[in-house]
Amino acid sequence: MPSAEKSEMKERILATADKLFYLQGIRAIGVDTIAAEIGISKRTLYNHFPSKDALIAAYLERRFVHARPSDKPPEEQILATFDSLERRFAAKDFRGCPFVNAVAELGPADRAVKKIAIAFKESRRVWFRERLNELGVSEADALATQLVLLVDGSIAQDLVRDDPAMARAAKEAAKVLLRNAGVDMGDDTAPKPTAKRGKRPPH
Amino acid sequence: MPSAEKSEMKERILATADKLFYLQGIRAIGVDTIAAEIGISKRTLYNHFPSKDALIAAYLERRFVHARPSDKPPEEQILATFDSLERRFAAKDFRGCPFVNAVAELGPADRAVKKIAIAFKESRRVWFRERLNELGVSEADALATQLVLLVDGSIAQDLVRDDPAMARAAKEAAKVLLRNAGVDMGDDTAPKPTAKRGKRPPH
DNA sequence: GCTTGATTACACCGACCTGTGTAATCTAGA
DNA sequence: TCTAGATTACACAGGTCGGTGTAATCAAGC
Repeated sequence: MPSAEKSEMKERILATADKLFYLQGIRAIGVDTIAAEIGISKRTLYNHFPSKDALIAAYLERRFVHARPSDKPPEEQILATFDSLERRFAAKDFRGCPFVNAVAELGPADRAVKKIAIAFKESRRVWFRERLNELGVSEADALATQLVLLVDGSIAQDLVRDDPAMARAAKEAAKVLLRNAGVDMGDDTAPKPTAKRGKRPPH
Repeated sequence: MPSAEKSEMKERILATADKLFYLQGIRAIGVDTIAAEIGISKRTLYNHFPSKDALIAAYLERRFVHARPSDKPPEEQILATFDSLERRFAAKDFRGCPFVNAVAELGPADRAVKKIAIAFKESRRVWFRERLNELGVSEADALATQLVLLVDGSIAQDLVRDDPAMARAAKEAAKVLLRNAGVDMGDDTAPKPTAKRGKRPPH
C-alpha cells in the first residue's frame, strides 16, 4: 500500500491494457479480459481506475512519449525517423498509430481522446519544425507539416498493407522535399535524377 | 418482389448502413439501429443480408468506387485529387478513410475487411501510376507510392485535427515531387522559392 | 496479538449485442 | 379473388459489456 506497490500494480494494469488495446482494439477488449490477463480480479482493476474511459485515457497518455534529444545533425535525425518507422513496421506487433486508431474507433464524440491525439500529432510536427529551424529552412512550418503527412501516410499504408517498404518510400519523398528546401544531405543520399541514372534502393 | 423492389430495399439498407457505419463506426452501430433508422424491422434487414459481417463487406465494397476517366492532362488530374480531398475535408461529415478505419476498428483478425482495404489502396496507387506513365515519368511506380502516402497522410491528419489545410500541404508536397520527377506543371504552380539555391529540374 | 487496507471470489445488475422463430399482415400479380 | 412472397411485430435465446455490492481473505505495520 505504500503507494509504491499501488503504482506498481497500476503500471501492470496499464502495460497490459496497452498491449491488448493496441493490438486488438479498445472496443474489442473488455475490462474482464485485461484483469484476467494479469491474473487479478476485476474489482482490483476498478480500485485503480474509476472507469474504462479513465483507463483508455491513461493508456493514450502513456503512449505519448516525447522524443529524446540527440546530438546528431538535424537532417540525420529527421531521416532517422523514417528508419525507425521501417523497423517498427517490420515488427509483428505493429498496428498503426494508437492515437489515429483510437479516434477512428471511438468516434468524433469522444472529445477527451481526440484532444490527446491532437496534442500528440502536433508535438510530432513541432519536433520536425525545430529540426528544420536548426537547419535554417525558411518555410520550416510548412515543410514540417509535409513531413508528418509522409509519416502518417506510411503508417496508414502499412496498417492495411503490412509493407515496411512504405517507410522507405516516405523517406525517399522526405529527401526530395528536404533537398528542395535547400537542405544539404551529403553524397550518399545522391541527387535524384529524374529521367535517367537512377538512384535506386540498395538491394 | 420482382427483384427491382428487392434490390431497392437492399440499397436503402446499404445507404443507411453506410451513413451510420462511416460516421459513427462499425462497432458502434448495431443492426437494430440501422433497421430503426430506415423504419423497417430487423427481420427484413436479415432477409437481405445473412449477417452483419456480410453487411459490413457490402458497405465497404459499395465504398470502392473507381475513379472516372478524365480528358484533362494527367498532371492536372493528379493535383485535382488533392483539391477534391480538401473539399471533402471541409465537409462536416468527413471522418477519414472508411477502409483504414475499418481495419483499425475490426483488427487484424478480420481477413475479409483487410482484403478489401488492400485492394482499394492498391487501386488508388495504380491510378496514380497510370497518370505518371502517361507523363512519361521514369520511376512512376515509386512516385505513385509516395503520392498515396501524401493522400493517406493528409486523411489521417485531418481525421484527428479537422484541418482541411492538410490537403493543401499534401498538394504542395506533391508538386515538389512531381517537379522533381521532371513533370512540367506550368507557371501558375510557381517554383517554390527557398532560402538558397533550389534544386530545380530541367524543363 | 491486532488493525488496516488491499485484494479476492462471486454474484448480480441493466444494457446492449447478433441472430432466430413465429404468426399475422400487407401487397402485387394471376 | 386467390396466391405467394415480402414485411411486420414481438418475443426470445445466448452472449458480452461496464460497473457494483458483499463478505471473506491476506499481508504488513503497530
